[in-house]
Amino acid sequence: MTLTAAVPSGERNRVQNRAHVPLAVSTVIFALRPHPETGLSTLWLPLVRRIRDPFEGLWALPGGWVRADESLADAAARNLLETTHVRPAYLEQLYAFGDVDRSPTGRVVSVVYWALVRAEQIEREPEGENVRWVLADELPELAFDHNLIVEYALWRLRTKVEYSRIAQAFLGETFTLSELRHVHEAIRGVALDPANFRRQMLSGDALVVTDERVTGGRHRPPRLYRYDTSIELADNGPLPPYRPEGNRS
Amino acid sequence: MTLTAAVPSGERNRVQNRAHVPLAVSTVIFALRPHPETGLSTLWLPLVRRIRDPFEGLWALPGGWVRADESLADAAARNLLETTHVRPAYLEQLYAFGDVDRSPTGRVVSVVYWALVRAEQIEREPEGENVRWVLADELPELAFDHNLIVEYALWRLRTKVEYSRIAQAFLGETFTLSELRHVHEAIRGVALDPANFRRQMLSGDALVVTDERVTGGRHRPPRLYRYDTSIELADNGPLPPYRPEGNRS
DNA sequence: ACAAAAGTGTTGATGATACACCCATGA
DNA sequence: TCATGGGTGTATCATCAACACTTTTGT
Repeated sequence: MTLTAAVPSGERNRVQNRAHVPLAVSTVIFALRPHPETGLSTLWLPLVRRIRDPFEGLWALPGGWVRADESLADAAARNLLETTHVRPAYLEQLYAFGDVDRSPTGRVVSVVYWALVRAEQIEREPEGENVRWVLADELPELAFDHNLIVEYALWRLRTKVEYSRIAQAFLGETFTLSELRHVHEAIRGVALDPANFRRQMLSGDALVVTDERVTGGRHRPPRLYRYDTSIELADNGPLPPYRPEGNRS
Repeated sequence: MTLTAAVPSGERNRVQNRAHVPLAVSTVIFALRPHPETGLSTLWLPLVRRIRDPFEGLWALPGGWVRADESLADAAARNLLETTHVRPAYLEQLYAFGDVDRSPTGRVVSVVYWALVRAEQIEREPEGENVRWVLADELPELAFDHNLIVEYALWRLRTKVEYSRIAQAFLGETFTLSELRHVHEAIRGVALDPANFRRQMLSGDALVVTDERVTGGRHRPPRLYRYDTSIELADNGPLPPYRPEGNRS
């Protein structure tokens, strides 16, 4: 019996001239925008039209091949930038999809990332012909196994928003507790008690009160809060968090 | 600007003759065995000695290249079988490690799985010269980034044992609540109150009481329990669970 | 004054923890 | 009868959901 250790040497591979499984990266990109009917903040994501077989004409997740000189996360950030022209406020690996028959034209393994971006940063950019933003809960039929992938990404987002601080990624530098609550409500799809939500957020140490208030509403002016940037948005255990272009010591 | 949809066609790839990043699978395999000093149940994992560069002579996680005709999970289960001669009681994807410089001899992306196996099934097999079981918390220096990978796997295991039923994977068909508690204690490294542990387990609907009891101990004979097999060990959201050789709808 | 949202206080349900105590067996 | 773990009962405490109520603004 032969045992091969985890990362076999490049030499051996070349000697055996073994063909490798093609490796792609795709990204599920979430943003909050008003629902076309209700006007309420809702989850949207960008799709890309396929311009060749398989699934020509169908919509699919943005993605592409992994280049030899970029990490997986960098590849995801790159095709996110190419699709939306913004950098992600949050980026996390979702899953590696590797079933043999997930593409009809030959084996492909896709490492999928999911990202949160701020809507204001993209709203001004006109959508290209081949990019379309759609409601995350009302997807058309997508190419490959991308419907399942989006479902899983949505599940992770909704699960994770309850025990991490990723909701921050949808907001700017400072924000009111109402704005933060609306983000949670949009993602989870339920109304939350303002009083209890306030206490939950303030009981942790992630929020920092500022002196500023927002005036102009016809009601008591709310305080502005800021996130403690020394605390990560999510706990990845021993894995270093993704930093757009910094070092990850 | 060019946009490429998530899984590019095989055709295009062949036309451009683009070299793909080598793709490997590694597996962190956990089993419970007595600690050599204290005798208490402890986490162990098997390592494989590297027999060629890079890192020749160092220990590493079991792994190998992904074959064209097997899914990622099947590849993990295969090299797990080759290393330990058993099938996993639990198998889950951990993470895809894809930093450019993680191997000194050329780019390799590793999709890593983690698995739980039952110690009784392997104890009789003699260890090969190139396989060695070590305490999960006292690892030697490993090849590549494998120390980080094991740390992350341990973190996931310890986090997940608290909100899922994966502890079952270490036990047989039936078991006493003591045995189940000892599994939790071994993984989490803390003593648990037997009375409260009992209630926690029985409050869910995952445990099924049997009529049988275990006699022979010099104390009141404990009841045997069984897991409700219609409930998955862990909630993967919309993703289908891994089944050793069954179909996943 | 009134509407609307900000913000505070209070109560009751629920769940976890600590620990006292009884039970059933082997030696 | 004693030691050992199995198993039950219960008081205490922290957490959370529900909701009444006060505060501060714009109109």
